[in-house]
Amino acid sequence: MSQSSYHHGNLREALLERAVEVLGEVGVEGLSLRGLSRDLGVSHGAPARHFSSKGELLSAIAKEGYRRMTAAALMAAEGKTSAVERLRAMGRASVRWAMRNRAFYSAIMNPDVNRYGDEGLQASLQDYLAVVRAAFEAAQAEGWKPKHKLQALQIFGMATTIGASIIFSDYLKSNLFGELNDEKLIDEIIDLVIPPL
Amino acid sequence: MSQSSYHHGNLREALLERAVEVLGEVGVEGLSLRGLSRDLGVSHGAPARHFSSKGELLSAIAKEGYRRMTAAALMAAEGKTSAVERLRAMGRASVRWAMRNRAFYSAIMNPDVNRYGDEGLQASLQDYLAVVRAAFEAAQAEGWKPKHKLQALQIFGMATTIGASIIFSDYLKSNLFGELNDEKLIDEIIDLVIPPL
DNA sequence: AAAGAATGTTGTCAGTGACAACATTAAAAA
DNA sequence: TTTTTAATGTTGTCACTGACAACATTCTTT
Repeated sequence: MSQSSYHHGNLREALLERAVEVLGEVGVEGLSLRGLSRDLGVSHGAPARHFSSKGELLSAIAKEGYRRMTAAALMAAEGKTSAVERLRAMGRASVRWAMRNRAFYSAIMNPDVNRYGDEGLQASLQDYLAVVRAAFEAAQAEGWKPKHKLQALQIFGMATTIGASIIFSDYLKSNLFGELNDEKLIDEIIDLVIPPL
Repeated sequence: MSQSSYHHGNLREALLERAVEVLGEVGVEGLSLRGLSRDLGVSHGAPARHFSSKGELLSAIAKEGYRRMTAAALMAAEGKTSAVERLRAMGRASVRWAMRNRAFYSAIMNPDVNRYGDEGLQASLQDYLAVVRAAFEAAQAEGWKPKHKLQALQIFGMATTIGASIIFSDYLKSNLFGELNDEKLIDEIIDLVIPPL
C-alpha cells in the first residue's frame, strides 16, 4: 500500500476505476490496456500482473457490475410491504441502475466478455439470478400470474428488464421512439410486466 | 463482374458474406478486415475500397440484418387473421430470427457500431420500427391493452423481444436458467406480452 | 481508341495485446 | 535482523490490426 515511485501500490483498483471511466466515454472497443497504463502513469506491461488480458479486465468489471446491480435491486426492495411491490421495485431499480451505469452495463452485456468464463463472474451472475429468482417466486406465490411457469415468468421479466435497459441507455435508439420521458415510461413498462396490486 | 486475377469482381458481397460467417464464429472482436482479406485471397488494402473502416462494415451488416429481420417479421404475419395474431407472430419470428442469425444480431446490438451513424443504417432501423409500430397500433386498436399508451406498449414489447433474443441466443446464459426448451418458452413469453385472443 | 473512374496491390505507420526477461520492492521466513 | 521469496513494475519484442498513401490494373464511358 506504500507508494514508492516503482510500485504503484493500488494498481488493480486504479485500473478498474479508470477503465470504468473510459468505458463510459468510448465503449469497449475504445478501451485499451496500454491507454489505461498511460493514464495511470505506469508502464504498458504493468496491468498484466492484475489482468492477463483485456477480457479479464472486462470480466472483472462485469463481475463488480453484477454485485452493484444486485445491491441496487435489493436496496430498492427494502421497506416494500408485499412481494409484488418488491419485485416491481427491483425491476425499476435494475433499469435505472443500467441507465446510470452504462460503463458497467456495457461490460455485463458484451458477449465477447463472457466467453472468458471467469469463475468469479459466473458466481456473481448466479448470485444475481438467485436474488431475482427468489423475488419472482415470492411474487407469484402472492398471486401474480399463478398459471404460468416460474421459469417463463422469470425469463419474461428479465428479458423485459434487459431490453428496456438497452433501449433506455442508448441515446440513439431512444430518439427513434420520439421524445422519451424515461421515468414515467419505465414505470408504465413495469406496470405492464407486473400489474400493481 | 468478370474475374480477372486482379479484380475480384464481387468483393463487396464476398466480404459481407464472409464477415457474417466470421461474426458467427468469433464475434465482433474477432473480426478483422485483414483476416477477411486473407480468407478471400485478396490484398489487405482491398476492403478499404468498399468499407473504409471496420465500423462501416459492421454497419452494413447491421443494416442488412434489419432488412432481413423486418422481412422475417412481415412474412410471419402473413396469413394471420387478426392484428393481435399478427403481432404475436412477429414477436415470435423476431426472437427466432435473432437466435438463428446471431452474426447479424451481434452487429445490430453492438453499441460501438451505431456510433458510426450510417445514414442507411438509420433508415433501415426506421423502416423496421415503422413496421413494428404499425403492428402494435393495429393490435391495440383491436383491443389489446387499450388503456396504455402506444409508445409504452411498443417499448414494452420490443424490450421483451430484445431481451429474449439476447437470453436465448447466448448459450452460456441459457444454461444459467436451467435447461431451456426454447420454442415452448418463447411461445409462453409471447403469451405473457400479448395474450392470445 | 483514349480518358477517366473503379477497383486492387504494395508499402508503411502507429496502436494494441501478449509474452518473456529483468528490476525493484514488499512480505515472509530464518 | 537478515535472508529468501513472492508480488509487482519495467523494458523489450513480436505479430496483428486499422488506416492511409502511392501506385497498378482493369472496366466504363466518352
